[in-house]
Amino acid sequence: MAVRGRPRGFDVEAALDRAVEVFWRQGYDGASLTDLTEAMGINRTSMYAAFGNKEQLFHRAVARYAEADMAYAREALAEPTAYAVIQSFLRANADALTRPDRPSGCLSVQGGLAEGGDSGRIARFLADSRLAGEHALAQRLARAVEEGDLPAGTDPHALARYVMVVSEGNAVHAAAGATRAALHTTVDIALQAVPRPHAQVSA
Amino acid sequence: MAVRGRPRGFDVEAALDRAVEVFWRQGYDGASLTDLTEAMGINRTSMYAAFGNKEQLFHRAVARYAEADMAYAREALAEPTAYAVIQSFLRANADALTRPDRPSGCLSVQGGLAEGGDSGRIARFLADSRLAGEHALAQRLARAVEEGDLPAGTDPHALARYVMVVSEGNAVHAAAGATRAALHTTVDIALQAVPRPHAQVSA
DNA sequence: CGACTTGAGTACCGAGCGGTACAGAAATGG
DNA sequence: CCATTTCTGTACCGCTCGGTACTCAAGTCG
Repeated sequence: MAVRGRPRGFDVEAALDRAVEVFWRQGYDGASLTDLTEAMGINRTSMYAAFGNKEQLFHRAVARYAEADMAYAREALAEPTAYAVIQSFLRANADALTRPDRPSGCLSVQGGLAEGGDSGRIARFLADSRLAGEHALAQRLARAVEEGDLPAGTDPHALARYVMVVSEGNAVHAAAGATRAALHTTVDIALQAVPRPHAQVSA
Repeated sequence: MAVRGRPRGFDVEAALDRAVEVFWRQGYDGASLTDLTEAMGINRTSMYAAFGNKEQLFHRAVARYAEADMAYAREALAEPTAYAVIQSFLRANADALTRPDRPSGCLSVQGGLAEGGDSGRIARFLADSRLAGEHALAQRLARAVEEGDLPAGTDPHALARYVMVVSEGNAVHAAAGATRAALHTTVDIALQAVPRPHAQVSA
């Protein structure tokens, strides 16, 4: 049975982790195959054999990023109250955006915002993956409204979008070199806008 | 006296406006000289004669953008109260990010977030220009604190940063195709976090 | 041991990049 | 008129891009 042919000489997951860092720091367009393969420690051809092409490598890298570097988002959704979910998410996000051992900011934001040479395929892909996170949060908040954990009449989609906006704005700031403390100060203020169950805010 | 030599065959400002759109939509790296000069309706050489090189053209384009497309920001600073300043800024910003006759989003965000082939010079330049706006807002808010227009103890820099974070997050959303209404809904929520003079919020 | 299968390495492809040399065109100054 | 100055247009530069053809190395099968 075993593997036929010459065995692969490198660890795919480890190589992917290196690729994540390069895409994260330099963006999709800014990361050349030479940059990527040098960081991954493998040959150009090996990369094509293992991942297909640059775009597929990027998809794999984003998936890996979502799984490893954004695990905090899934954990936040498990918090008992809507406020705790949002607070946990924004706090962990601020930390993740400023980890000293990782590039500043967020791969799914600085990976590519504008249409590059690919007519926006990369930007659209990243936008969709961010939107998926927003929807997941909105569903969690909708449950909170049902449970009376958020004031009746609260729009869970709007609140989820607001939370993502704060997260993405912080990502832009982090990419520009803002400190972790600065991001948390912003979260302090942003949390003031989150409705609490006992304080009916709407008109 | 008059102009010596052959007169220029195109309007520099008009050409610059076209360049702004291309950079805005495609980002700095994604906008090729061919894309730019075709949109500007001029020859490659004419562009070099008039602007120097691609990077200098970009600087001119950003300056033009700040002057024309971000005029609302300066106008917002003239509002009488801190709350009115912030509200005016965020409302006009949401509109500007979704103008039907212009690219979605904000040039100074999607122009370049990650380091491209230029080791981050473009990203740093844009970050600095965004920071300049943040400082201007912070100064205006500092005045508001002195005037009792914001609660004593309010950190004007932190509040300015929060406002810019919302603005930049909305820019990311707009670039991803969010509607104008969605952006305004986010502003509705974001404004809840802005302290008012009569409502002391801090502990 | 070969026959076969698969990864690794080199060397290269056409295309597009930013930038420029050079010749010609259109104006002013004498 | 011609010399000078400046802009325009073509045609090209060297370089890097993403991607690949081809050869060799390293394994499993029989």
